[in-house]
Amino acid sequence: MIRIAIADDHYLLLGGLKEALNAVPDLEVIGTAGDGEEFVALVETHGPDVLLIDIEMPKLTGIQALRKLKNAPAAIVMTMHTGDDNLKRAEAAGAVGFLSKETRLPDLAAAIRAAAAGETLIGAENLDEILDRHRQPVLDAGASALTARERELLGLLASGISATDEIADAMFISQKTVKNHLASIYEKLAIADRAQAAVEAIRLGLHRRDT
Amino acid sequence: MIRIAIADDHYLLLGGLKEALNAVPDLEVIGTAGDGEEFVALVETHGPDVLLIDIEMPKLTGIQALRKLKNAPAAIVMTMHTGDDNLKRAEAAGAVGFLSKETRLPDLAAAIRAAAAGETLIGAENLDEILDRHRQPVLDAGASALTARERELLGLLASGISATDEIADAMFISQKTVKNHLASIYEKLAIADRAQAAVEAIRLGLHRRDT
DNA sequence: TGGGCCATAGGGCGTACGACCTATTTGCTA
DNA sequence: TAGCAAATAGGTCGTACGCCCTATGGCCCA
Repeated sequence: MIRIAIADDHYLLLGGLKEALNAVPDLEVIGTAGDGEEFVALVETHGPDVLLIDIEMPKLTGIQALRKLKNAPAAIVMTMHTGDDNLKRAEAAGAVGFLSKETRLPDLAAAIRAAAAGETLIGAENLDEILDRHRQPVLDAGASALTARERELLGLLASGISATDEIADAMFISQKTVKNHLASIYEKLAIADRAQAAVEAIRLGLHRRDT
Repeated sequence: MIRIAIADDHYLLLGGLKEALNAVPDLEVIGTAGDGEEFVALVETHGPDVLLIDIEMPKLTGIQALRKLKNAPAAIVMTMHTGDDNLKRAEAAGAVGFLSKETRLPDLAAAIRAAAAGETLIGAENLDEILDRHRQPVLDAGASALTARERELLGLLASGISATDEIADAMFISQKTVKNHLASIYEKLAIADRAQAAVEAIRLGLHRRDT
């Protein structure tokens, strides 16, 4: 589990980003801050693995906050305006990554994993290769062991299809096979019943929230 | 359920905002767009109830996109830079709300509800009063009818405590009372078993994801 | 060609689950 | 003060659920 701290004075982005990153199985947002001073305190208190920092912030800019942190963990600087001077200043302050806020979530997640693994993204000419390498390398411990059919069944559970006969109809298999798949899921995820399976399914992002 | 369309070229905000708003029980993001043209098509196809529009966008700015829409639903304009001329242009284009991206999620949700209810936020001198009036006025149909103890039980379910005896121990009540509460929950939420209850509990935000 | 994994399916068994009904105590409020 | 809702608890009943075991056909790969 990679522990992340976010600094941004745009609360919509802050709250949303937190939700989105927490929905990624191996990422966890341990705290957020709306200005530089708050952020420095947050990082020193909780010791996250990776920092996500917006440049434009009140009190202390992201760059200043980063400079202020001794032994700072890997930091990724985000900005609205990807000017060249911003990049250079971020690099000088010790950032290992520099992203536009137009970046998409999977790329951000990959960048965070890369940063947590100690890789430097700024100035890397093989950036795509690095990101690809960190693109969901592992899901959860047991989740990666799930077969396609098992994931499909979990998807149904997460969308509220819980009765054996309904699942069987939806998957065009017998009720017996549904139970077999469930038993296999229980073992792999170390859980005991459908309710827990539903919780796990949602946590693993196996639900389709858009139809 | 208020159906929302979002336009923003910053994908981090777009994805995050979508996650955050979908987590609000009475709100549903039915589509997102990264530029003005895409957005116009999205709105005309899906007919959302409320529009969330960023001003700064490629191809068509938010203002231009809004002008282009005939019979546009209630529109809230968001921006990074709350300049006075931006506000006036948004108003002229037919927006009913104008928010900085520093707005916090509960305020945004209230503004969306107000807009969906046909209220105009721009230029309203009693803005706070309007927002307060729409601050979670209703949860879900049945969800607001849930009692404190029922919510507590759902919280346990959402965190993976699903067996009757475990719930009973955690809540310091008999197994019988657990079943009574569950039966009451099933009726109020129109569901049938613990697995569906777990799904609903998570959707209603009754789980504590930060310990 | 054999072994392994997956998807499919069936049977039997014990029990936890959900449905329906009743009942007591507490606390608010009309 | 009477009434009502919430929280607590008990009983019965039928069945869906989870567990264990066996089995077959398809596929891949060593």
